[in-house]
Amino acid sequence: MKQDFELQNFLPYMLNQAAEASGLAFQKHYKDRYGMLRTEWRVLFHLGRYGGLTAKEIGSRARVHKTKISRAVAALEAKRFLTRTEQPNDRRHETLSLTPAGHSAFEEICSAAQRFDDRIATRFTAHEVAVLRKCLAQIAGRGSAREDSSI
Amino acid sequence: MKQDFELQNFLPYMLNQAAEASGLAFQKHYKDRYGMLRTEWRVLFHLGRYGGLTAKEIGSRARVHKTKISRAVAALEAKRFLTRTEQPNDRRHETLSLTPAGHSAFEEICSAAQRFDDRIATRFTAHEVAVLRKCLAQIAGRGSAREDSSI
DNA sequence: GCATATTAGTTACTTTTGTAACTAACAAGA
DNA sequence: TCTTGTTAGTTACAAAAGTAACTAATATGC
Repeated sequence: MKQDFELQNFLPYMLNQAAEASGLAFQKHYKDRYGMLRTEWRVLFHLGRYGGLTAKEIGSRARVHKTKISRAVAALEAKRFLTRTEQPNDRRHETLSLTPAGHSAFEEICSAAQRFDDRIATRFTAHEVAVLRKCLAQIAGRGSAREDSSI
Repeated sequence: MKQDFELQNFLPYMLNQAAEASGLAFQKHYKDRYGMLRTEWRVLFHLGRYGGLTAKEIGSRARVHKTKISRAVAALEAKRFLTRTEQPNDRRHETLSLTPAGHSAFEEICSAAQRFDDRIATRFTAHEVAVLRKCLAQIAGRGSAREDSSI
């Protein structure tokens, strides 16, 4: 009898619940405000933060599959948040970069994210937050050097 | 300029990455082995752990929307993991209970989950795990008494 | 140079999930 | 009893994500 096991204390379950709760709370900043999906916001972030990148580069940095990137890029383009420029030396690559509108959305969502993060952190001690981040990074596979091109 | 903000350190993002990594690693125990989806495993868990329940009760305990429950129950029934028995006094309710096959799957997945959880915990100190669990429970909304019937 | 392989990205198809409308059963007041 | 309302659960439709096959461009070996 496995009468002792509790889903409520199962780490993957707890992680999922916490991720869902915080993700749901944060999405108002990109979804309600700009009609973006999560992947779109992530692509926007990478372009805003690191400048012109190709879809491939974003995918490997953000660990997102190329089809999701492709769809997010198309959606962001339709919203006039980014433009594509074909590379003349290799016409398979397209460098993506944010329009002014895209950049201002990036700025605003980043500010909101920063505040959001700070607000979570205030619920805990600095030490607790440090432990939390450390554990999350470990579990996420960073720290144990796992770099697959996850789908 | 929001050049200081890093997605990698944004808690909702980290939570999501950690949840995805651990969830993906664990799903072999219910998906590969039994062809279940996550919601099915959760429904199976609640029935195995708490005995006969109605779909409604599972939904509120597990915080899962009734349509997801309905689909999971149908799938588990098709796999002969549970049976329905109509309540004679109120024919809207159906008490669900696991078949022997369902119960043995429950037992096995619970064991695997217990081992899985233990193995994550060994990567950290007991104190770190305690902090992690506390933070996750807090962020998930338990502890601040938020009980919405999330969709 | 030309067949073959590789790479970037898109499109098509399938599965899963979200949302809303629906059915059936019961409750309760006029 | 006969509306009206509520509850449990299902079904239908739409949005999103996963998977695989595809196109177009370039690289490579012969």
